[in-house]
Amino acid sequence: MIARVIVDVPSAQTNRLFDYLVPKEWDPFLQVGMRVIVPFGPRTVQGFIMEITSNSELNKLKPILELQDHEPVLTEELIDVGKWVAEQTLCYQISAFQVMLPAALKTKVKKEWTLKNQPQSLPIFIQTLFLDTSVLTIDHLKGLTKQEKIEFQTLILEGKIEESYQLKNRANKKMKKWISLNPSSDSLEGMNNQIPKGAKKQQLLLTALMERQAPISKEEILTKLKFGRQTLNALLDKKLLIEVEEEVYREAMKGLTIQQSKPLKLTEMQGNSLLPILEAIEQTKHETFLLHGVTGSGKTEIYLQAIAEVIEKGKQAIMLVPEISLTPQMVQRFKGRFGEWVAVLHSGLSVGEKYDEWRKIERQEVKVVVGARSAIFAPFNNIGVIIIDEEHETSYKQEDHPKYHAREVAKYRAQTYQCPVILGSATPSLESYARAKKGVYTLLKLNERVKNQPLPKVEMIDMREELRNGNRSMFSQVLMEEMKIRLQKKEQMVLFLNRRGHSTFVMCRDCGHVEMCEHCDVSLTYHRNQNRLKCHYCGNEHIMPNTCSSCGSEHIRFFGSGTQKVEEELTKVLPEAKVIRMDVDTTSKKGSHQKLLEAFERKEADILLGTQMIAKGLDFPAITLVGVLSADSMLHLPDFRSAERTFQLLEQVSGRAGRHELPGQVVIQSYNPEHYSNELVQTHDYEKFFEIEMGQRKQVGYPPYYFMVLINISHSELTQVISTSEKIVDILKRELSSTTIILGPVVSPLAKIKDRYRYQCLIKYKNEPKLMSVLHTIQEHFMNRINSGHLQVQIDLNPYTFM
DNA sequence: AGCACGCCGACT
DNA sequence: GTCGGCGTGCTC
Repeated sequence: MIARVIVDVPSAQTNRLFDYLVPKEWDPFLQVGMRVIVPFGPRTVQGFIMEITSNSELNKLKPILELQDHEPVLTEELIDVGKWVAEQTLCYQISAFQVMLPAALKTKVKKEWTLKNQPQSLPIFIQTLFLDTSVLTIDHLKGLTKQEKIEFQTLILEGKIEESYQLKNRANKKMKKWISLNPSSDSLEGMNNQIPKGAKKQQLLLTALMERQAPISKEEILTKLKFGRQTLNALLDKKLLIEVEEEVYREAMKGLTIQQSKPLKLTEMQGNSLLPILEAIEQTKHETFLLHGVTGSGKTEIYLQAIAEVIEKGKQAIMLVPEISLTPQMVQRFKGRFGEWVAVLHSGLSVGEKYDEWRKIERQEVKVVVGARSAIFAPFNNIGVIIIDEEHETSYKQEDHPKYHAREVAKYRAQTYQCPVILGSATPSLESYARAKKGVYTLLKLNERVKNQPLPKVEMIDMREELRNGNRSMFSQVLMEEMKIRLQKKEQMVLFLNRRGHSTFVMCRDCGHVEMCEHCDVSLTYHRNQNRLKCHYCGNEHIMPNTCSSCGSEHIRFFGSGTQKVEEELTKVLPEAKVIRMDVDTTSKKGSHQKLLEAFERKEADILLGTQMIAKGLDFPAITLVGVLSADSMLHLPDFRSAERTFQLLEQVSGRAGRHELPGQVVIQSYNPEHYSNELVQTHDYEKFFEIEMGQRKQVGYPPYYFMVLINISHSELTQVISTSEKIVDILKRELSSTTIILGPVVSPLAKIKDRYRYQCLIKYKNEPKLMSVLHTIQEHFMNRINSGHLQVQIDLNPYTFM
């Protein structure tokens, strides 16, 4: 029997199957999708079995060293998905499989060497190596000369040194030990006879267990019943008791208080939206729905009831939410409704916890998985619905390889299972809304909030006007007034700022010089608590200089303001206000996110100040004011989606206010209040925004009117980058059709990162049957480390970042 | 990716 | 004449 294996070596040349001999004794167990350890050249690596055959074209095959699973970790369906992802995103197959599985399943193989005989007869350098250890690792061999390495290899061949390998897993199953009576022993008297007369403790423990008549955990015996370890071991040694190990799951989201919830009565509008979804579930029909519902319109309840129907039918559901809104609040809603049938997957979990949640899914012990992007690969085998909440979120597209979009994977899997996909958002992406209008997706609308609360009133403040009136602070007069009123009335408010840290960059007021990173073409960011300047791209850092590095002037200043600075400012102007700050810096510790929100919920603070992460999913009744400090920070990025993102973000933030009895108000400060994305937030007019923005996209030929591909070329030498970029553009122009637009090559907006120069070119097309094959050719041709291997060509289909 | 092989410059 | 630089090629 021969297994065809894909090995864990991510490179162009190894992106194919390798044949291995299967040791006879494994023949009955071996299945496609299992993990194996195989010899690969001089190394030992992990791999996945892709095919099982009986013959190979090669005649000298190496055998598989180890079989790692009893059951395949990749189902046939997921293997198919993986191949599709690799094909669509131009990544290596192994990378596609790797992203589908929890990190805990990845094994690194370490070689080890031990002595077979007495060391006396061996060369001195070997004896030195074994002086303070009996096991050598690769680190010990680093210092050897070429000649010594050859000698070392010879000794291995001669059998004087033994070579072995050790498998390093990232995490393992957590086991719990259970103690019970040995069923093969007979009566109590018989057993008591085996215990020495004086051993009172052993007697007691045995009697206790007999009375209990059920297994007890080892932990409980030791801590609760307060028996000593030696008492227990004595009984185990006599085989009167037996020990059984059982896999236990680490408790993800421990300490959550779950409140049971029942399905709510739907409004007429909600009912009308749910109906076609239920029909699709009923008919096992693949259909993509776009659920467009204003903030607070009760989309989640629709998801919950659709999932309930799916579970009723004995099927499973995948629910994706953006990482940022995967809050305890969100998880509670699902656990409250579906209890133990919910698994949660998100980046906050440890490797072990993630593995445990994944195992529950793999064993089909749960019916629902709630998770961020990668949860789309949940190993369910009978999916009944896939839901993507906040569909417009760009975090559904993975930025590094494989550059997949969860929405596309969802549609692909849903096709296989013939089940519906629900995309939900208050501000759908233009792509999705356009498709819904064309009838590719089924559009479902929720125009009203559940309890008929009005959408919050939005006031747009022109900050230029404020400046003219002599207000140089970061709070406009209106916002100050409103904040003071809330403080008096003991209502809560949210202040939103789209930046972290203290300030964005450092500039000299005399010569205008901005402190830049010497490896990357970006300005350095000031971090106040360490008084350092950091590069957010390469991590390089310096101590904050006292004088300008260009002209020596002492007049250097920080520009732009981050959450930290706003907080300082707040304590000055509103000293009585209690503020909770939430940004990357204050929430980096595990669970701190939850703690801060709970504190805010308990009304321990008046103001919640934060970045992106507070824009979504928060639902606190007492919030009546939302302030957006600078609405324009995103508007001027070199990205055709900047208007769309601004509108989406402002609309989401506004949605945090007045979700319950108290009416909500929103104050947005802007230097560009007349821009349509700012203006239309005031009336919450998505339709109008869609129309205007579509007009813009049509005019300049951007998605959804065109599809795009971004090719990024980088190299440490500028001349190489330019010549390669030109070659690539030549190929594209020659091979692709005349209606396709090829822009560039041009310098990337980030011209240099980590000492590598970067160029890019952009393909815009409507219909290009040859696209994938041309891109594959380019990938293969230029990734084969021509030009001394320093060349990198990255291809991004449907890109979301252009830096 | 790694690791070995192999062909050229700078040293004992 | 040897050591080691890294360009090239292979891994079932």
